[in-house]
Amino acid sequence: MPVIGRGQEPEAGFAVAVDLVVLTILDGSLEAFLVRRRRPPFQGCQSLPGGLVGSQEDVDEAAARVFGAATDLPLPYIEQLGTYGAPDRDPRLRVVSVAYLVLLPVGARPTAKTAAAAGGFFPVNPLIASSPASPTLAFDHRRIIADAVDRARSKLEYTTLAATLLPDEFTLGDLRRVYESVWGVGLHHSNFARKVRSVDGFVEPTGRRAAASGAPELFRQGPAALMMPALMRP
Amino acid sequence: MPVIGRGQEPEAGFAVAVDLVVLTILDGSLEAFLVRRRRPPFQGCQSLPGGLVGSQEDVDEAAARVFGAATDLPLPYIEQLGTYGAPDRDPRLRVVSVAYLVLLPVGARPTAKTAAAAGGFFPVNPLIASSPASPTLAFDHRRIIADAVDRARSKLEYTTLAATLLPDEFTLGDLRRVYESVWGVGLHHSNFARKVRSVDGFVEPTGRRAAASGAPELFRQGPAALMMPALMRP
DNA sequence: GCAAAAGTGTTGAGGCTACACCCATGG
DNA sequence: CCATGGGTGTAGCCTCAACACTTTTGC
Repeated sequence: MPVIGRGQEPEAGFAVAVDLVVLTILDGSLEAFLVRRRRPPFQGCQSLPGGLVGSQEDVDEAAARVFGAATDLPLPYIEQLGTYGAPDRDPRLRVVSVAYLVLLPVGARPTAKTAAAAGGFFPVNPLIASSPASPTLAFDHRRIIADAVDRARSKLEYTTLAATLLPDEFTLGDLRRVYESVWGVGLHHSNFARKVRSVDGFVEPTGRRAAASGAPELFRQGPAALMMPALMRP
Repeated sequence: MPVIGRGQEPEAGFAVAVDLVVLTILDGSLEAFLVRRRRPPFQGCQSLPGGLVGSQEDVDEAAARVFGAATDLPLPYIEQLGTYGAPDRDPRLRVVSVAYLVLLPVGARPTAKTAAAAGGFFPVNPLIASSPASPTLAFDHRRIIADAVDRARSKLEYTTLAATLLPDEFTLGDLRRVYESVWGVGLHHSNFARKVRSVDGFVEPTGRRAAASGAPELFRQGPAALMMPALMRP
């Protein structure tokens, strides 16, 4: 906390913003929600949805508010990712931005509302590819997205977070495809299902099946948050 | 990033601070470095060393600067922990604080310098104990310390960070005592040494020994940063 | 001589990989 | 009928936990 020197009053010259990395899975590809900037700086570039924190607003609550304003969806999962505070990251004024990772269930597309209409989902791999001139992202948002994807990839290993990327009911094949999409690898269907079933509280059976008698079983998310031991990434 | 409305200029009414959770091991106990506040608010309370971010200063660099000012030691390891932004966490003005986790090698005590003289190391367990009126910590620093200890405990599982809590040369017994101190458990000496030796690049032998011919072998930190598979916490 | 700590060996349990195989569905 | 995807069985490998045992240091 501020160690304020003798007689010195703290200066309050910063703006604080939140930026959301909203990830979901579309057709087997991990995608991020981006909006297009309508004014300088970086006019016309894509950027993360974000907004300034109100002067009497909690930073975490500001993130939830921005999500609601941008997507008109219920907030399924959010966690703080990190804070980006290079002095020149916004050419206008000093902005310190707190980034958040949001995971959206598949199929939960934002309907037409204010900011949602101006945005869309884009595959993350071209966005975070280092070399080519991929669609230019505003500010330091390429690094923020890369950090978010790293976080999501490793969190799938030791948490049950993959289920939050699915609707309420899903098959073990759906869950496996989430892992395959996020990690970009193929997994053995049988060993994967065995592992998931063996983790206490990861998924619980609904008793119903996807189609008829012999069709894949439907599960819902269980109460467990952590997997111990973790799922191994190939 | 700031989605600035029509004609609306962003307001810059925040102060941004950095707070450091400096952890080290003293006599087998995990301890945090605290200073005593000399002025209100929370006058006389203990608090994390911290300071305000300069108007042209990178936030991460501010953390390094504050560490140097508080302890006159080289900075061995630092990582961002999280950002704490409740609107009323500082009664004077709106301060958003970015917390950092710093790990200090054992024996690296700050010598007499400015802020170091006003501070000292305190065992973390009483500090983060929920119930009793432990030495009152300023602001939300008890939660920050608890988050830092959680982070340190889990990072020891899958990284080679424990070695940064030791001097340049150490025995596998020293390393095991680091784990035992941070985790608060006992570990099998033989199985632990086997595991550590088997992780490629965790430690590398110096060729020397602690005392004479049959004494414990001395190691230094290796190049690996991650352990895969992880060390299991009992 | 004795306690403490480091190193070595071994055994059994459990998890994971990689298969092969069966079953049901849906074209 | 066959292709697809879900579910089961099993053999081999690796890791870890829990021992016992030896050696050396330092008192």
